[in-house]
Amino acid sequence: MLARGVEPYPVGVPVTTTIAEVREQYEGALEAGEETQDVVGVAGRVVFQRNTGRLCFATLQDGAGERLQVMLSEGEVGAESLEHFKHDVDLGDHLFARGRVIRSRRGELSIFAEEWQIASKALRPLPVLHKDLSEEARVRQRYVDLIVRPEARDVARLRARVLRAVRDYLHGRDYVEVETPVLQALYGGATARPFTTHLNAFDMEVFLRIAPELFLKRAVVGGIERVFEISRNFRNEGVDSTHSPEFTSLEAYEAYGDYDTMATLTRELIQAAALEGTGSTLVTLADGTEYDLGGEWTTLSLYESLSEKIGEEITPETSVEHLLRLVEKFDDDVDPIRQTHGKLVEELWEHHVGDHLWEPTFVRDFPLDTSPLTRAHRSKPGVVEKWDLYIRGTELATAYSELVDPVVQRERFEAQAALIAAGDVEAMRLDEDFLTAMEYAMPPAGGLGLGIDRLLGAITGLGIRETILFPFVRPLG
RNA sequence: GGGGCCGUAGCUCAGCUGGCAGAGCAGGGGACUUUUAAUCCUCGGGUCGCGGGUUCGAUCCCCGCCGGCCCCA
Repeated sequence: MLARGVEPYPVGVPVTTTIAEVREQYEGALEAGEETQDVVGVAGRVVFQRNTGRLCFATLQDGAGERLQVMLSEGEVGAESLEHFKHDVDLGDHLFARGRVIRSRRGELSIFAEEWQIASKALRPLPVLHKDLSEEARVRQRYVDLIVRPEARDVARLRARVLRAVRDYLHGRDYVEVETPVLQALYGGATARPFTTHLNAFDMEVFLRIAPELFLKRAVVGGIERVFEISRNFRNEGVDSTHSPEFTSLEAYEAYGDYDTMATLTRELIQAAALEGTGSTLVTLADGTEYDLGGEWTTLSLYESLSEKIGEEITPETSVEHLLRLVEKFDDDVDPIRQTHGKLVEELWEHHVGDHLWEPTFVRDFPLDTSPLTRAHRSKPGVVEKWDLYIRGTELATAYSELVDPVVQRERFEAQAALIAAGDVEAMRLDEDFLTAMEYAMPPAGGLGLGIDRLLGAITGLGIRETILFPFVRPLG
């Protein structure tokens, strides 16, 4: 091609019409074998080629996966041009063709080319289009996955629709979207290990955020009373089908709301996102099981549902020793750091109840010691006003009646400091500036955290690595 | 952290009891003016993940490492 002076990567080609527009305009309009005199210029990636001698066929695909056939005949483009086409054009190339819109004798809508040009030459062959790419190849080379697998393109577009639905819903409730620091001098808002980096200008250690919570609450103190952020968070922990080292969350805070307010908001938000994303609240998983996100959702009490399941009364007074014996029935190596009342109760509950909740279910009223940012329950002793939302056996969202009392908040931080001293690397750090903000008085508020990647999974039935366009993979070599 | 399965051509995969490395698609050459994963003839294509060991001989058996997936904690 270069020897003939053909440019393999031209600056542009004279496209007049997209493939989708041609399909839309002529789809129902032409009989098999019927020709128009309408000349269009189209471009797309060559995904199939068929060559019958003096007539060649190429199927072009656009970015959304729409396809259109191009026909090149010796009579129309000339023998020399057709020879060059056969020699130069491979699967995977971007091709431009200008010609009349016709329908072939076999009924395929086509462009009958009078002129063609390579719009961009592919140097690597396309994978087989009729077999699934291996899971590893999909994730490592998502750009190839997107070319060959319609589902990959659909997920990327569905994610965009869901995010827009989330924003639309919150804007409809007068929420303000803000952006808070990713780079933080002190991390907080969740119990997790952070990524650490170094700020050269101040010669200090800084952290990537594990959650935006403490900054969003500062915003509420300042008067942004309905505030949300769609936040990329970083947690330096295990990687599996439900955990990614970086993930996207929605956090939302509503002054004068509580955890009940946030439950209604969460249900409506997820239902709106499902309808906008897939047109239905019914979800079918790969193995055929179904669940419905529509209607009202079940609510459980954490202690009551656990007690019922194991046939024994568990309360906030149940001793650590007794809980440990119950956990050791299925986990024979409990980390000493995890041997607190709250952590053991939560592990028991997840094992016996949470892992089996497929239909959307709110579980309410958690142990106090594992929820240092949540207010104590207004009437039940020993628990906090917090719920977790479970769908498909995993935690999708959590919400609190937020703790706004700066004196109690300081005590909670001090209890966390004791855990740090005992070696708990996930315990929360005391944040003096956050406490100072609270001392200026934060209005009573409900707060919500929701995993966007898991929301995509709950709506589509896919794993987290399918819902993230470019998940982190260990480099080769 | 423990267990299981997997890694062979650009892609998807075969490869028997250890004996010269295989197919389909993709790619090169040829035939064919209405194909739909076109068809037909033909050719090229390999660090069998990496490193050791056993053996006359290892893609195959053993050990270690790297990478992936699944299950368990």
